[in-house]
Amino acid sequence: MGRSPSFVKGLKKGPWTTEEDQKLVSYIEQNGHGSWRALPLKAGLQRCGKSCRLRWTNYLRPDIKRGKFSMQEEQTIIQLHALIGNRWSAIATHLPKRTDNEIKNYWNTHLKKRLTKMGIDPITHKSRTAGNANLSHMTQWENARLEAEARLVHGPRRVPNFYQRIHHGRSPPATNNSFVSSISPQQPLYFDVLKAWQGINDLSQFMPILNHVENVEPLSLNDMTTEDPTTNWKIPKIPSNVPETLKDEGNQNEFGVSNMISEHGYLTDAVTLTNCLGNDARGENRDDDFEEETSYWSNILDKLGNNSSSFSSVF
DNA sequence: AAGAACATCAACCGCTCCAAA
DNA sequence: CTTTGGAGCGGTTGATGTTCT
Repeated sequence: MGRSPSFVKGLKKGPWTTEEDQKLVSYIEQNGHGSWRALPLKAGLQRCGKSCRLRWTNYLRPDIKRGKFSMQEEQTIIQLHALIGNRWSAIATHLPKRTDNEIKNYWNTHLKKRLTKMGIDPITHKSRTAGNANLSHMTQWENARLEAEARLVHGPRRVPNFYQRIHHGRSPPATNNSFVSSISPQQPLYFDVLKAWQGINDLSQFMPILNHVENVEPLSLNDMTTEDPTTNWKIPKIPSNVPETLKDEGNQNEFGVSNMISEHGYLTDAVTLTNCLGNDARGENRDDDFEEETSYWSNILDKLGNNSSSFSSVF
């Protein structure tokens, strides 16, 4: 419901001059951006706040990489687009130093055309010639990995996560009723991951990962799971000795994910779960080591056994 | 050489979400 | 609970550059 810039009269539009850029950069470097709306006046710019924000985030920010996209970056864009569609900001979080705008432009001007040329529908990512419903250019493990990562990034667009719903009174607490239904009355958030989790027989395989949480004593199987009375599912549980600091809503855990622990003692958000199952918990950069990546995720999917199919079933 | 057609991408617009009042 | 305004998102536009005829 923000006020449209079109209502703001007398402000400059169009391409930015070097002088304007300098004013904006210099102001933000000294003061931070603060309120974007108030910024133009303080910085001496005849622009609306929105224009300033856009100029900064898409062009002037120091941590922006410009220029040609690498093959790895292209591959990531294509694969994530196959999974989550035109959610450029979510895709951008997987491409360090690239902006959503740049990725969107690159998709529209290069990748979309290239896929079309290759006989792949750029919307569905299905082969126009193969006649089957598979993502022909994605291996199964890669599919599962990216699905998990895609949700790790944002989850369903503009749907508050479980933790937020609890904290803002938008979801009933997981007390008497099914834990599962409490996760998302509206839609089956992350169910596949929970199912996959349920299928892990030997949770000790993952203890080194879960024990990565700072100051948490090594976990036993009983410490890690509890049973939902309604579904009889084994579900992951936060051990009693998790430090209070990690339960803080605003606190980021070892995995770089906040809002991970519900008030009811469960690991209820698949973002958390996904992290526990892999990637960030390894504490290393995942972008570069393709071979290790393959074997890592194959291993994870092997451990998930028959339930691994559920990883890709709910989308 | 000149104009048309096409490609690129920075910037804008309109919309939604969400926190705060 | 409703209203308001800030912020962010994706779609689109249009100025500019490049290639083609």
